[in-house]
Parts: sequence; structure tokens; C-alpha cells
Amino acid sequence: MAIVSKTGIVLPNEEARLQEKIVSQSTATVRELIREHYSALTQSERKFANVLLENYPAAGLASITVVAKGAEVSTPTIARMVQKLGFKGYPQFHAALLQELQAKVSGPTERWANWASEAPETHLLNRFAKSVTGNIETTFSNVDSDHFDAAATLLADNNRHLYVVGGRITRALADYAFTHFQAVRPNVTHLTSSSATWPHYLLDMEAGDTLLIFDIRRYETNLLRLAELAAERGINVILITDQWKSPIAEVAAYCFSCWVEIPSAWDSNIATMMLLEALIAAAQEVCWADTHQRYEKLDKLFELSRLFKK
Amino acid sequence: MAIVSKTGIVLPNEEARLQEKIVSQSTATVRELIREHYSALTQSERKFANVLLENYPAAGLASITVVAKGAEVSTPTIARMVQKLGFKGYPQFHAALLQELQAKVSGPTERWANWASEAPETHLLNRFAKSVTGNIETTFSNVDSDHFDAAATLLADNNRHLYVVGGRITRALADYAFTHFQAVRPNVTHLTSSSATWPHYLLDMEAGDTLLIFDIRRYETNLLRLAELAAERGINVILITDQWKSPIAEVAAYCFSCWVEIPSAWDSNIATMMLLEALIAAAQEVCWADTHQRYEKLDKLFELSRLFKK
DNA sequence: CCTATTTTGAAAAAAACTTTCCACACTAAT
DNA sequence: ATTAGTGTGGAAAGTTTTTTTCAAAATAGG
Repeated sequence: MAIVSKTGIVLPNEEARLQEKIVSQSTATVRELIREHYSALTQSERKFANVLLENYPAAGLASITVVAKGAEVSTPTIARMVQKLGFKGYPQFHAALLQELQAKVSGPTERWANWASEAPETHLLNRFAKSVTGNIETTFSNVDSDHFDAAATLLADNNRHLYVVGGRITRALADYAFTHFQAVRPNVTHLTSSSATWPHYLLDMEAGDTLLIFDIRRYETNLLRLAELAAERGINVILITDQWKSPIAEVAAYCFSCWVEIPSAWDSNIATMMLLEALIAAAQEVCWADTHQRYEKLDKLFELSRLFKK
Repeated sequence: MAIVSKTGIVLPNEEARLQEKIVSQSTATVRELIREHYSALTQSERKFANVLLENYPAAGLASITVVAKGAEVSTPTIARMVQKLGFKGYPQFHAALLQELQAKVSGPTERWANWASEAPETHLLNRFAKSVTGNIETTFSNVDSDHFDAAATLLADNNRHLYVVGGRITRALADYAFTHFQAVRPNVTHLTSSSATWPHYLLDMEAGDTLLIFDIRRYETNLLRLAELAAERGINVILITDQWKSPIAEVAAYCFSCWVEIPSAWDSNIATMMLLEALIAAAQEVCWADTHQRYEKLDKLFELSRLFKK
């Protein structure tokens, strides 16, 4: 179902094929092509070439009409020139420029492309790593830092009771969140996985309290009900969900999407966990003064309990 | 994303968001616009929104026709959506994306990996991301792929009972491992966190069985005892630990070190979790034939249990 | 100075792209 | 079940962009 656009712009599911094309179609940049063919260009063609090189690649990104006006030459001149450079038409030339631009801003994970161990590229370790790092990158690029800060502030606020709950799979994440938030601040409760007990918790929640919910597909009706009831009562719902967004997003004060898809029958929660840890780190930073002492006390207590067991 | 305003509760950030909106007309990136309007988007509009966010801005740079095909929606859907975002038409939307791309290249941070969201490089999100990706990289480059494959084979072997156990913090990881391995294969047991019950489990373990242990600092004496006793009885111990290695490594058949240090008072378990997921993925691949059917059955069962609740 | 050749851009034709309209499908509520 | 309302995509209509055509202008060589 690969879609080949005539303009040569690459669609998501076509990345692999594109890679091939770039390689096979010689790696020359438009800039290099111009230099190469410069002697074969006519006067007004050079006029445009100069404008483009001077303001590269911006001067070539608009439509042929606009570009022609910018260089004070006619449209046919541009059209003839890009053909001289070896492009089939203006759209192809345009796409080439665009691609160069994109390559320039492509993410840092490209660099680690194949770092995982000494294993060959096709080894599961590498395939897995590649796919997960992609998820992490996308997830973090899509976090709104203001929302993040606001959520962290809520989570760090000792005066608001913090409730944590997860679904079938995300229960483990909720548990992890609980353990860590407990170290950061008082008044944290982990809602048990049995939804039968949730009404009891709801009873105790007060307006202004915070409810941290994990809900990734398949979304669970129980969680939605819980979130709705909580939101109605003025509780701030912070939702951590997947890229398709749980319906809870509708009632959530803050919602964070984590990319979870890997080539597998199940979903990866690395990005989810990473966002969670980032939130914990942020919350901890907000109330470091208190946290500091809590950590020390906690350490001592664990030390004691260890002695008991000896 | 609805702020709970019906209840009259003012969220700390609401003022800031309003401020933002006023400015947003001219400044907001397309990404931000999408987030802002996400709740107002219809299903297929979201489909495109997700495709775009996932492959940003590439997925929006082609013509409306091509872009629509790429997201598997119709052209009118895209046209309607960009209008919802506040653009006069698709061309304007297209130009906005292009401008962002250009700005990114000409900007001062052109090179540096400031991929995490739009936040400044010093924002916690970026510092955290940088530190964690470093951990992941180190962890995976230090995995011995032969050990990895061998461990995966053990974990996938239905004939050996699989026991999973974790410490205070890593309990959540053990739980996560348990939930997933349970989906992959039968005969999986999660040793409860209360070490008092462990002798019972030990009693049932047979030579050749597998024990997956998580132990990161501070290493727990209980876990060490358990591992020693198990190893004596011919149980294969697979250890997932931190970069300093738990003493359990001495008796473990396979040991994987995960880098956990972040600039914080606590340790990050992203790399740990990622290694765990990689192991799950590998185990799943080893016994895909069986797993396949298990997944389907599991799905149906969950479907049924959902119906019960209605 | 004149002719042959090349270069150039206005304008028309062709192609591609965008928008609008409308009917059908789907959902939710009566 | 029926109806109102919303969401969706096919296809036509409208718009822009690209290409082609062609004649005028410029250049070069006799």
C-alpha cells in the first residue's frame, strides 16, 4: 500500500524505499548540481542560480511562479533550468530541496542508529532498540512543557492528596509511580486493581486533589467511569495514555500521550515509563527541600528494618 | 483537553494558557495548534493529526491529496481540519509547516539535540532525556547478544517453570514482567514481595526451572539468599541488575547490567525496563507459534470478562 | 548590415491541486 | 424501529501551478 506521490514527497510508510532512492539517485545536493552544470546555464538561468545559492534553500521552496518573480526571470526559464540539472520537472526539484532540509533537522537518534551491542543490525536487540528510541523521541517531542510543568507542580503539592491508578498492564507503572511519589511526598494512595473498591476511595477524595491515571489501549471502562466521577467532583485528573488517546482525555486536566507501538503483538511502555520518571524527577525538583529530608529518613528506616531481619 | 472549570477550580496554569492563546495566533507552531484543538477534532481528523505528529513535519509537506492518502482519510477531511486549526486553507497550513522547518534550520540550536519538545535545552525534560538516552545506549552496547539469546530461550521454554521476583523498587518491574510472560507462556509465577512466603515457592522449584530476579542497589539480602538457595538446587538464575552488579551475579547463570544513574536522588529504571521488554520480545519470538494462539485466546477472555461487567 | 541561432517571456494549454457540494453511513437519542 | 444529527468521502467545480508553444528580442557569425 505504498503511496508514491508524484511530487516525490515521502510518506511515513515509505521511508525505507526513500532511503534506497536517495542512494541510487546519487547523493548530490541541489547546490552541487548547480555548480556542476553552471557552465551550461544561460544568463537568466544563472540569475536564478545565484539567487538560490545566496539564500539556500529558502529561495527555492515556493511555487515556480513565486520563485521566478523572486529571481526576476520568467517561469519557463526556471522550468528549463531544473531540467538541465537533471530533474524531470519543477515539483521534483522542489521535493529534492525539501528533502535536504528535512535531513538537516532529523533527530539525534539517527546517530545511534545501530549502536546496540556487537550484534548484526537485524538482531532483535537492534530492531527493538531502533523502534523504541523512535517512540521515545516522538513522545518527548510532543510533550507540552507548560502542561508538563503544571502537572509536576500538581503532583508535588503536599496539600492535595495524590491518588494513583492503572489498568491491567499499566498497573505495574502505577505501582512504580506510587513507590516513588511516596518517597517524594506524603498523602499518596495507590488504588488497588480491583475496581470494586474504588467507590470507597472516591468517597474520600476532595476537590483539588489529584488523580494520576494510566490508561493505554485497550482502554478500560472502569477507569473511564472513575475519571468521570472524579472530574465531576473537582479532582484534577492527570492522564498518561498512548498515542491514540484514551477517552479519559476528555475529562482530564492534563493529558500526556506516549508512543507505544513496536513491531510486536503487544505495546511497549518504555516511553510511558520514561515520561513517568520525568514527572517524578520534576515533582521531586519542585519540592526538593522537603524531599531531601524525607529521603534521608526513609533511608534510615530501611536500614533499621534490615537490621531487624538479621 | 478539558480543564475542570465547571467546578470552579482554577488550575495553576489556566492564566498562562489564556495568555498563550492570545499570542498563539501568530507564534504557535502547527504542533501546538493541533494539541490545542485536539479535543475538537473528529476521528479521522485525529487520524491525520497522529500521522503528522508522528512524522513531523514531513507528513504534512506534500500536497493535500498525497497527505490525505498517507493518513488514509479523504481530502475534504484534511481541508476541514486545517481550517479548524485556524488556517484559511491548505496552502496556508502548508506554508506554515515549511516556515517552521526553515526556522529550525536557521535557528541557533541548529545542531544540538534539543529534540525534547519545544522547551529550552536546560528544561528538566531535556536534561532528563539526555541522561536517560545515554543510559540506554550504554546498557545496550554492553549486552552480550549470545547471553541475551540464551536467556530468551530459557525464558521461552514452556517446560521450565518460570519464577519472577523483584526488590522494593523493582517489584513493579517484576510485576510487569509477570504480566507479559504470562501472556507469552504458561507456568509463570510471581513471587510476592513478602519474603516470608518464598520458602514455599522454593519447595516447588525443580532443577532446570528458571528464576528471573531484579536486583538494583541497594541490594537486598533476602534476594541474595533466595538466589543462592535456588542456584544450589539447579535452578537457572537470570539476573537483571544495575551497572555495579548485585552480588547475586556470582550465582546467576546470566546477568545483565543496566545503567541507572541520573542526576537525581534516585535511580532511573528506563534502561532496565527496556532490557526487560527486549527479553519479552525475544521470548515471544522464540515461541511465536504458541504465543500467537495464546494471545488470541487471552483477547477473547478479556472480551468476555468485559461483557460480564456490563 | 544581414541572416542563423539562441535565448527569453507572454500567453495558452495542460496538469495538478484545493475547495465545495452532496449523498451516504454511522451514531445517539427518542 | 425511527429520526435527527454528525461525520465522511466521492465527485464536480474552481483555483492555482506547471508546462508547452510561439513569436519577439538578443546575440553571434558571416
